[in-house]
Amino acid sequence: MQPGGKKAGPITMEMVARIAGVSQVSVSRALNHPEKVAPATLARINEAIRATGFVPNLVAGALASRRSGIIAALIPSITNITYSSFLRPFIEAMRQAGYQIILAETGFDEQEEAAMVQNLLSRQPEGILLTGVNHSPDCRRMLLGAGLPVVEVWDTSESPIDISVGFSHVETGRAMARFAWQRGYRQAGVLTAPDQRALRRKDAFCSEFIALGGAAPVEHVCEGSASIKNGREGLAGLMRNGFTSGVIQCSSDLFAHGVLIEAQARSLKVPGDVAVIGFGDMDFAAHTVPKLTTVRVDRDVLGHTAADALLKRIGGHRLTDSTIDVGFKVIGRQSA
Amino acid sequence: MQPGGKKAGPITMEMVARIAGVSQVSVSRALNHPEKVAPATLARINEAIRATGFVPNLVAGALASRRSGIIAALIPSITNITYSSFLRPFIEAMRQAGYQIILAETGFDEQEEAAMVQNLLSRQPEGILLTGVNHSPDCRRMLLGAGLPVVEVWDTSESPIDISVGFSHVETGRAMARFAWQRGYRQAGVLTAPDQRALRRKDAFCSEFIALGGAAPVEHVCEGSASIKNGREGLAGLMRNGFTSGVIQCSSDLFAHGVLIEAQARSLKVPGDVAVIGFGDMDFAAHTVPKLTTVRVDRDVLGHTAADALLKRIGGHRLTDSTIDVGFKVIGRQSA
DNA sequence: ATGAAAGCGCTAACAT
DNA sequence: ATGTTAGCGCTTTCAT
Repeated sequence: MQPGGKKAGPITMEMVARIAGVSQVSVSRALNHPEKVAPATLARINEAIRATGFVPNLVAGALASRRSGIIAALIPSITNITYSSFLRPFIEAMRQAGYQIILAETGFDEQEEAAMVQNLLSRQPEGILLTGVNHSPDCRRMLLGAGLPVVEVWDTSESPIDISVGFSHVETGRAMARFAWQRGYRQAGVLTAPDQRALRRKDAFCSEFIALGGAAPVEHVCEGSASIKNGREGLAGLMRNGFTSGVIQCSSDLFAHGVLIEAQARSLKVPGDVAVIGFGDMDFAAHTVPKLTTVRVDRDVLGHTAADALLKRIGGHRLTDSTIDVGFKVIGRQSA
Repeated sequence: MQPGGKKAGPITMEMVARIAGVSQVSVSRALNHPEKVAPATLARINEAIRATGFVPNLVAGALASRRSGIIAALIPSITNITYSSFLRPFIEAMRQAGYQIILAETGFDEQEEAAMVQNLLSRQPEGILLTGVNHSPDCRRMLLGAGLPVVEVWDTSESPIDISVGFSHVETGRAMARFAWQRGYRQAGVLTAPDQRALRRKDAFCSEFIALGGAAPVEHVCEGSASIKNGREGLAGLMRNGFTSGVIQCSSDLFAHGVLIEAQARSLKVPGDVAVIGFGDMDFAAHTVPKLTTVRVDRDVLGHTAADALLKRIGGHRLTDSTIDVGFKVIGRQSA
């Protein structure tokens, strides 16, 4: 330790203040409410900040102000574009509003999710983003008890914890069935991942297709997540299960793409022998051969809407509706 | 306010302590060092915690202990599987070590990155993950000044800020050129995204291919990011630039997949008319028709290695090497 | 416009 | 094994 030197450690507002010849509070003001500081003083303070390379300690700031500036986001899978694509605009919108995001991956596991929520709550987040509307009772209770803004994304709910932003998976299933029916398909198969939302779309597709007079669709539920590989295996699986021709409703464009490739490998014509409807309108959907018929959900809008709703709630506003439906659209291209 | 009631607000350790009939510190101990608390006391405290639903305030804890339990991670793009796929194991490893992640997306912009680093530093992270080794001078200076553990991922560097974990992009380029040469290709094209690492792979491929005696490759640099769409357009672009046949080195498997599709649309045989080498060995690479020849980098290993290295540095260890090369492997399949 | 005083809820010594 | 005393670095009154 140097003679006469203060003890080591980070640069604090106190040090900056001493250099600028003001009190510590003035430095705080200069940073948070510059309009309340005389221009000359402000200039001296800013110069001292620059000279020292001072970086404010937001941990201390958060404790004192009781505002963490943190939003917690939980998504099932980071690598799954379905979720990362609405997370991106969400994070960006939050960043612009001055918030930072703590991210956690649940792996589609409600117990993990509940444990993570508890962990995240200890960071005093000002809001929470959850994926889907199915959460463990513990999780719901904790969140309700914490009384902070929560937005559930990617689904609509009759009884959201706080607010939900998404669309009706049941309606997409019905819409796909009607679309297939109108295009003349009377036989169908369904190829789906085992997650709750995909299964709801599948069930809705099947009942609507049958209600319209179609044959009961052949089903194949893949283990694991949506991928081209599983899509290829899925077509094989469907054919083993008795699917011979008709339209296949896939729970993801990735599955649909896999079906396209497997059909090509088997010299099956698409949509002549096998027709395909995907889900998601992912970036490649308009660029396969043939182009994919699919369901579009605007994930940019989803992320932004979720962020806006959360920010309003954080700001103390009540929302007119606790559920926001961003809708969806069946995009008819060439594969069905 | 109720008569006799304390003022409202969050449940604190103080309240839990009162209920359990102990002092506030004992509650802190019960949570952080349970072995230092008598079993009977511990039981009473835990019961009080359960009864109140107490969630510790880590913001206060972080301030007092000067350990935030936070790691900051900056990646170029959240939706790009190249980056999310090493982020996932990284986050998981960090979670198991008790850390939470604050995530920010730089959009491949060094200025944005520097600004975000400054913002993130105010959260007092115990470590930082950066993507790549190209950072603005400001950014380097801040990080060096902060003196905290930094791991740069996805590249190796001769002069890392702290530690780097990745592989040599130049070597992958050379390896692809040698591979192509050995398979008998004497004409080549390159299709690349405009990011720094992809360009280095491209340059290395070209110079090695020429050094071996091959013709100077036809080049096409895509605007925007790697995608099937851009891959299709890329093949068209290469042919406009004079590419007629040979092998195409792509900076991503997504480009390579796009080339496959475009070749199919143009009735070109792969690898007969056009051969393709991708990059990344993404999950679909072994399931296209034909299967993709590509370069594999184990992103799971990358994420875990980065986490381990960072944890060691946080623990105060010096590492034997400041740069860890996780290597790569050319995977010869059918497309080249 | 500026400063002094009082905490935010917790952990880290140092007692006992 | 448990409690007491001091802060951590900042924001928020409340004075001046």
